[in-house]
Amino acid sequence: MIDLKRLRQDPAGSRTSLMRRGDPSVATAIDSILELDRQRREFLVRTEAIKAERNAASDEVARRKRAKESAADIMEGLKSSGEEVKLLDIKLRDIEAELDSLALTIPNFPDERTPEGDASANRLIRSWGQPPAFDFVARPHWELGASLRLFDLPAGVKVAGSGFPLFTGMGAKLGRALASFMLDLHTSEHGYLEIAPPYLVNRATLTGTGQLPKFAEEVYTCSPDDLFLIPTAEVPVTNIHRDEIIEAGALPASYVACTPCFRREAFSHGKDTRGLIRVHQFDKVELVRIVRPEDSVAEHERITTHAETVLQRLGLPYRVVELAAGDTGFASARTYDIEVWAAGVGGWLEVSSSSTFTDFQARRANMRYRPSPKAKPEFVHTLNASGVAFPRTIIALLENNQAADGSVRVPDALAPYLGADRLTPRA
RNA sequence: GGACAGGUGGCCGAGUGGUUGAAGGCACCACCCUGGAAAGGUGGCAUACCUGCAAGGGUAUCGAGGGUUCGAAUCCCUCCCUGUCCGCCA
Repeated sequence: MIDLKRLRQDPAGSRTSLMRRGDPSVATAIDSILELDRQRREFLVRTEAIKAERNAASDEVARRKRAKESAADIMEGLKSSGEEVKLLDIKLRDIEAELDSLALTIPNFPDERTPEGDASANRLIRSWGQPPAFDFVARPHWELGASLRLFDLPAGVKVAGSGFPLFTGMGAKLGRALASFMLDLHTSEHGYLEIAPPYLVNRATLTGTGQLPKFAEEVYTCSPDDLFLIPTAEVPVTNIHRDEIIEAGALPASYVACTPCFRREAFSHGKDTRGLIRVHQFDKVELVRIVRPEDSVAEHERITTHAETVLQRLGLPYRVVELAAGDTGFASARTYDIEVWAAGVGGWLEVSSSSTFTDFQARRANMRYRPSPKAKPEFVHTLNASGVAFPRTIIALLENNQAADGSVRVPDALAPYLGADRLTPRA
């Protein structure tokens, strides 16, 4: 949720900032919000004045009753003001409901440093490692995976539908190995607390992180229960502290969780449909940090390096890209995408998105902390980064480490977890 | 799913329809006491919104939403959650 006070105090600046996202509909939404906010205050002042009179008169009734005097005249007069208050309260509640539902659709203010423009203006920050060179034609992962019997995509289609991969044998074990490797790295070396959250969450939780109400088409619903399959562990983990005043000593809080992620990909049909590149269900290790506002810039760099470490340990070449304002997600103020090189498909694949949400999610989820024992509570800042997503990591592992004979070398960091240093096609 | 018992501030916990935003305690903060600390003493200590240059003033909030009433933490209804027991179940 954006800060309505900021919007009210600096409408022009707020508008300019939000317009950098390239969505012109935001401008009219802002105008409506400002008007509703004005109406809200107008009705609030009127209603509260009447309530103050009523409360004073009620106190007088109480005083007289204690003194054993009659209060019938006052009570008679108060009957009608009760009705008036009720009507004004309803009017006020309607205005506030409209205001809130509109405010929930406004994206976060992009950070001033984000590049101007759409995805074509994304900025390369740094890269690590060298894409491998082969003296044979690199095969794509779907061929390698089939010949190595790591997954059976037609079986996944049969039991669920397209985009629901089914892993077999060493392919299934590879998922377990990646989970253990990444969780061990983040818990023992980066200091994260491991969380195993629910995979189904309620409406308030999904609103807190920003998926609802605007992106309802992107999440799977569980009718008739008002529950939703998580699109990322960010959702349940960030909401751990919803409606809390967090102990200042507990900050920064850092959590890591490995969960399946469910995404309808409603607007991406036809894109990257081959193999494991874009699927409806996948596993991902997610890092979440809840920090003091003044720390969030440095924390963003830190969480990004935590994600990068995963790829470095696995020996996978990658690059870090800062997203332009027009490509930055709804709740995010600033995002780095980490893209891994995949030799078979010959491209860079996003395996991690590392974002700072400033106080946007904290406002929605009402997560605050007390800077000092006597100070007023303030909103925390939230950040998250994938650390990292499995399918595209698997793609890179297979495609970059393949040999001419169709076997695949397993990186040293992963071999102990997998119990093998090479995957070999069975005869 | 059924039957009871509950949901009150950061935490615990009291609360007869009317100075109860809410006793008391813990925690926390300031001061006193001390060489320093502990113990003890005194005082302070909810949140949001509106209004005001400010001091301040106002409104709302006792799980959520309705209702009764001049007035609800307190009475009634619905829902949610927690505990205990029963049933079912991996």
